[in-house]
Amino acid sequence: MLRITKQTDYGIVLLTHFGLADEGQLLSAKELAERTRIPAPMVAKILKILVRAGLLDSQRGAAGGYGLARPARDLSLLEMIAALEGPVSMTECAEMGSGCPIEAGCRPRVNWKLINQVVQAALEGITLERMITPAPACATLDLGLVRAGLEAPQRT
Amino acid sequence: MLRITKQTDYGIVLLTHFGLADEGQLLSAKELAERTRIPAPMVAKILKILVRAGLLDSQRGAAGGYGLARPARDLSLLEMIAALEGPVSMTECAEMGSGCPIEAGCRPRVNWKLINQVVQAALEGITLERMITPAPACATLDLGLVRAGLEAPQRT
DNA sequence: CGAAACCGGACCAGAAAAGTCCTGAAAAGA
DNA sequence: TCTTTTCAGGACTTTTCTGGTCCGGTTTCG
Repeated sequence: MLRITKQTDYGIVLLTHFGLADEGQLLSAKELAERTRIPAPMVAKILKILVRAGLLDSQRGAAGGYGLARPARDLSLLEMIAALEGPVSMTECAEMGSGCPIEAGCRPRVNWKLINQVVQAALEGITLERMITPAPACATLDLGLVRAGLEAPQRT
Repeated sequence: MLRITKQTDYGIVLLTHFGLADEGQLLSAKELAERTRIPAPMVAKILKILVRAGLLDSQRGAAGGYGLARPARDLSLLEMIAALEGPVSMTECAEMGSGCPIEAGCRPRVNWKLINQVVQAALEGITLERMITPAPACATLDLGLVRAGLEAPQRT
């Protein structure tokens, strides 16, 4: 659990196809639906969302289509997810200041903010460009470091 | 978005109350509902889940109630979430080997596994004990380290 | 003009989440 | 022993979200 929605998943797959296409080349919704085998109306819907969020540019008309609004190296996974399903935050109270009816006996709040930051940092650190590289070279990561960053008891 | 469910959120709040109580003290569902202001039937439901998952022990009868099955320092957030909403994985394909109809044009797979590991490491690194400490001292963390762990291009 | 695309929504069915309720079984105490 | 308290286990309802479809309108190219 803690899953991204299918729509978001689709959206990211679509974006990777833009990343793989030649710079500036336009891809149409229909074309993408065929390539990815995602249902066409769904593809159309998602592309519209991505345009509104500013991740894609669109061109209408007979030879129209969609293209990345920014180079793949400047597009983070965090932005993609935020565009497709709203700002990333694991709990309500980590996002909004308050309004939580539980607040009385709620201590975890502070830590949730922290966890959010970790998740966001992780997502922000992965770019579309990286998502499309063959990746065996990138397939390692040092979890020890992640953990260390989290445990840092107190900055001196 | 990317939220934990309300049920999970409640569950964690409940667990923190056990962490704060004296070691070995039993808390009843009713009592917890009053303290946390979470609807009583909900509390009952969640506590049952936590017992089945082995995070809590229960004692029936007049002076019965619930208590932590393990000390707070041995209980990670990852376990709590997993108990309450199933194993943590952000995408389907990151969990199951395959079955994904998109597989044809799907490159991100590898990176998803990676991201999952980061999230899991983050959640695993936070214990119940830590969730209940007043926390100003723990409120900092070095995001640089997290990012570094993620970017580690290649282990030498 | 007409075909090919995008635009903006409305819409629906099915699934999941949130929350309730009821019956039964154990343990403690009078 | 009988009553009370409290957990156990489900069934159930209601609400919300998600995945997916469809349509009328507009822009652009040929």
